[in-house]
Amino acid sequence: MKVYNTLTRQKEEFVPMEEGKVKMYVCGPTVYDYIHIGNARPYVVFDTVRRYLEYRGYEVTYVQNFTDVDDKIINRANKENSTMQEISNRYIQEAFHDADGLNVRRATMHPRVTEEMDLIVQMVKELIEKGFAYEDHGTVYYDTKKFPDYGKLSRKNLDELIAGGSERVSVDDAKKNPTDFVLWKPKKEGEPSWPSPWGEGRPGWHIECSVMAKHHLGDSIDIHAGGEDLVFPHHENEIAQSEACNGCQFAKYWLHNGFITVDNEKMSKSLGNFFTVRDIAAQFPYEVIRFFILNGHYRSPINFSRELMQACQNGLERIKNARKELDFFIQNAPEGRMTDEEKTQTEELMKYKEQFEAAMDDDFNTADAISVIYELVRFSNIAVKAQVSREYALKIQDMLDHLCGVLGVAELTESTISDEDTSKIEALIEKRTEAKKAKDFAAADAIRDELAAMGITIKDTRQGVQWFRG
RNA sequence: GGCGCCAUAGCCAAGUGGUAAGGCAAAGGUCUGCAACACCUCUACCCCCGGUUCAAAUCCGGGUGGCGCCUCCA
Repeated sequence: MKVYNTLTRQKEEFVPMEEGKVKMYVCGPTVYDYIHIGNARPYVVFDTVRRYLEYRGYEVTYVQNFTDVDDKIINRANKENSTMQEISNRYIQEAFHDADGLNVRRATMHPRVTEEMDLIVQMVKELIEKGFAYEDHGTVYYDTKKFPDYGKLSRKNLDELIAGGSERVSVDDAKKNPTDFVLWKPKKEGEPSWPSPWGEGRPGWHIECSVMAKHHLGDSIDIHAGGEDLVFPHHENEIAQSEACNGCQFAKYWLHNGFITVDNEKMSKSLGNFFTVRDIAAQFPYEVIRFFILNGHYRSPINFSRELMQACQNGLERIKNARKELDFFIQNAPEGRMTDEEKTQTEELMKYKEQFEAAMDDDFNTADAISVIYELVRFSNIAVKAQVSREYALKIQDMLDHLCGVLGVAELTESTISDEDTSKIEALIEKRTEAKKAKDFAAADAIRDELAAMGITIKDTRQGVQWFRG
């Protein structure tokens, strides 16, 4: 299994530190608003990475944080005459709502910054003691000159950063070097704060992740992931903090997802061209959003558009139709063993599994993996049409189940239709069948329309009339 | 200015040396009472120019176009 490691800029064979176990940390959102589609990408992508690792037999400990201390949250709270805690609690709940909709499984742990304050203070203290940080009037800075490897992830060096004429590099006279960054900042009037040896204050952004990763996963982790815009400075700074403090490699593999763009421009809060997941979910089912995200390779940019979403919805529908049809076929098929011919064809079925795994083994190539599912879908449709044996159909169903399950797409939901409605629907279908027999097509079509109005789709098959919601 | 990524059909998208997967859309056909679903058929001088090679979408050089990071961001 190969993964692309940003640290080495190469695909590498994946070998976890401890056999059979994977420790994984994914940077989570700052919770001051609904998550947008750009936030949804790492959610879905790394959830899929996790699912595949588990499919491959690894025991995965997956940590994704919530940043619940931040200027943006404070601003929002002030604007709404609320508190930081109230705002972050609200949007954490909303983020879970969206994540659930996107079929993103809960992480093993979802730590919050506010719950880690003691450990944050502790790590800052340690960095000062070890000579990697210094304090000035209640602000603690990380001394980037003290960490020789600074820039190894983003392939930047300090001189270039300084000479590059970046507007923000030198703002603060108290910094020893323009590239130094804040670990702890003093309290401002009216803002939440926590006690520390340097006075009341709150942590800088980067230190949080170093602390939460260490607390929940240990000094060294296998995979650290996030959006590619986090490579610099966030992840670079995390490495500087963690490796200086812990004295060992922080993360073995660094995975970064590409952006979602709109009109070929990065979608971002500052550009104001972003869509929240909630907005999109009002027009397309959540599962289409997930499918859309997995339709390309996770490192490539995806240009978001309504047309593309529609195309994805149609494609997903194709897969789901095949699954429904196969299920219906199996439910109504007589007991039957595989024929000899089918037994030889089982090998062909295994080929899909192998192709799927080869695609996913190659740096989680979900686009390729989905194309294998489409091929399996055609295989299944043909099998149903050919009225294969039940035993054989079950084998196809099992395969489809597994492959779709790894990606978390095209999963069939349990019918929520009551028994009362079910008998009503079946009565109508019976009436329609009678009408068709009597060649009263007008009546038959009227019943079909009536069912459609109830949200029921019907399909005429050789085994009778199949119906389902949606 | 520094660093980096990308360019494959109307659209999306795999493919990193052996002669272009898959999906959406469009078109024709089969099935159907008509539909829907499904199945079959059909759609590519791989951005341009050079080079290496028996062989290049793929490797090298040079263009052109687009994007990202360097500043809060997924």
